[in-house]
Amino acid sequence: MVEYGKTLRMIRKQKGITLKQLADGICSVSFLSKFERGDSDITLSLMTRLIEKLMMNFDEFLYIHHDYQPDQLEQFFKTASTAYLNRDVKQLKQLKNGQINKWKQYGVETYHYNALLIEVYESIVDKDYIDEGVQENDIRLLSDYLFRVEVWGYYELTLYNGTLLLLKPDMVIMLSRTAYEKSARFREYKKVDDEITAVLFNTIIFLLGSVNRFHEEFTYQKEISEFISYLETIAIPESNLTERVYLLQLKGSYDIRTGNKEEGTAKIKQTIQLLNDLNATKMANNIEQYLVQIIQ
Amino acid sequence: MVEYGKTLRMIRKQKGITLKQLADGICSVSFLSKFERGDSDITLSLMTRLIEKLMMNFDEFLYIHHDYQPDQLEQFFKTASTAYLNRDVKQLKQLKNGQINKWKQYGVETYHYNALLIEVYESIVDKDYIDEGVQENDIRLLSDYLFRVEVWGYYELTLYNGTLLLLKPDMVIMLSRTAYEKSARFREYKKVDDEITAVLFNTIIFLLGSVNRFHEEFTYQKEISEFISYLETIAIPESNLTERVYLLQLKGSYDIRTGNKEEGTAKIKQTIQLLNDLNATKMANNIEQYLVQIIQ
DNA sequence: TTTAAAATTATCATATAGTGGAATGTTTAT
DNA sequence: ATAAACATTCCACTATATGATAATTTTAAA
Repeated sequence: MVEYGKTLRMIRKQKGITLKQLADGICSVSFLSKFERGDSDITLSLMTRLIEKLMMNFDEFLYIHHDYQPDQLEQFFKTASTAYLNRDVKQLKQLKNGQINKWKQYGVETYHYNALLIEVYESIVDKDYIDEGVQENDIRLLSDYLFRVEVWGYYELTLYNGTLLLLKPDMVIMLSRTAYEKSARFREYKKVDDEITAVLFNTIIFLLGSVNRFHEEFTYQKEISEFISYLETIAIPESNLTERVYLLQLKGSYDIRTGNKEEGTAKIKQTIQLLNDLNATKMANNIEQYLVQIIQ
Repeated sequence: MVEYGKTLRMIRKQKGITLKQLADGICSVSFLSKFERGDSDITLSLMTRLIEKLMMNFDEFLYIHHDYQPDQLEQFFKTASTAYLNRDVKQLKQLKNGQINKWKQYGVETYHYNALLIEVYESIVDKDYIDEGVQENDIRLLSDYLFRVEVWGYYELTLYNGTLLLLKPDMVIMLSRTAYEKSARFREYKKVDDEITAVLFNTIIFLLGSVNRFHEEFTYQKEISEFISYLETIAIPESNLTERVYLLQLKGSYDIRTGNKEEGTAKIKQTIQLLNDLNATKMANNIEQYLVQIIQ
């Protein structure tokens, strides 16, 4: 049993509410007291109503309870991507083993997918990584799962964002479309919506760098326009300028990629100008380097 | 009892996990089945672990459970501010009465504060509003509460953002400082951090429009710089361009307000240019109108 | 300090959350 | 079509969440 009651008591006291006032209409005073002291667990239904009456929500409550740390899932993705960015191979291996152990213990496949995500990171970062191709088989398992799920939530989107790099372009096109469609109901939920946007951006960037196997030349124009149109029409409200700046940059890259070098360069230079105007110098420099690279 | 179990079952099935796999290490299979069918409530501790194993968090789970609607608190603030923006006096009155009834029923003061928030909206929107000054007394109650609370969370910040307009400038300065300091631990929590940023912006805008009672002239330069510095140094990472654009605009207004008309106008014009470059025409137009107004 | 009122805790009774295992239903393979 | 393997439900039982009431502690006023 976890002693959530103590956190509840702290919050209640802060707001100057008595046991009686809080319990009224929800549960008995004596029980609330017992729960707050850590002498009893509590039913989900009761807890929901108590939290509502305290003008809170579960997320914030648990965030405080865990000493101002995000929930476990978010922390997992965060730790993994931090280790990746720091090229911390040891940490990555450790994380992976943790997930694999859980997978073996419970047989729950999602732990397997998590391990796979980390393996992708590993294969990029680790020089000594023995390239068994990040198991074709595993990748099929993962994409099968993503195709099967009917609603994509935070987990699926974030997982996909992390593993997309390892897939074949045609697979990415299909999956990203699926992701976009099957996460529609979350469009009002900021945390998930941000992941949807990220999927679209990652897809476009990935396709810009891909070459069609059969034609040996750049032929994803149609698809890239498709995903750009998703971004333009739905995912980016006027108030989300950061995404709009990125989009401008991507459009520029697209122009260059499709032979329209002049116009593309102009767009990217405009992006850099915008960022410098807002003192976002790091971002501006990154894009400048990118421009030099892509022009060759 | 609320039948959360049915939602859980749906999610579990989606992920292709069996009762046994999910229950393993957490609770018995038979109980999980019972819970999922809606035949039993569940303990908070168990539910937490089940949700974690499903790679979810409470917020997202409840969002789905409530048919893809946000939690009650968020919905309250949203409904209120929508009614305000639509100048829907009837809706506002209705909302207010709901909160007042709860206040009377339980004696919990937070309901009272909520009612007060709506009254502020009402007093602005409603032509027939009888100005009893939105009770001095009530306002004191509210600010007393805000001073008293040791940690400002989503509720306090959002409440303050809505009522700030009715306070005296000196009060706003003190409270905004308090808000900034006492919400420090939430800086990594996006939803709350967004509210912190909003408080700082609202404070600056409010002070730009205020005149010191004693000097009968504009004398909040020092304070405005203080809040701008909060925004610059901590609250706005490079990637948050929208806030940076707003900030540029505010700095322009500040320049104009302090007599530096030329430089200020230049900054605001730059803001408008940036927004137009990104096709954010509505925002650009709004600021243009604002510029015309302020220059007089 | 004294005292009354309010807020919290302790005690015990009972409703219900949660377990183990047998029975039933469902899928898969031969 | 049938058995075998697996997933879920049913039932009897135990542990514990929750309520009613009394006892204690805290707060506030005189």
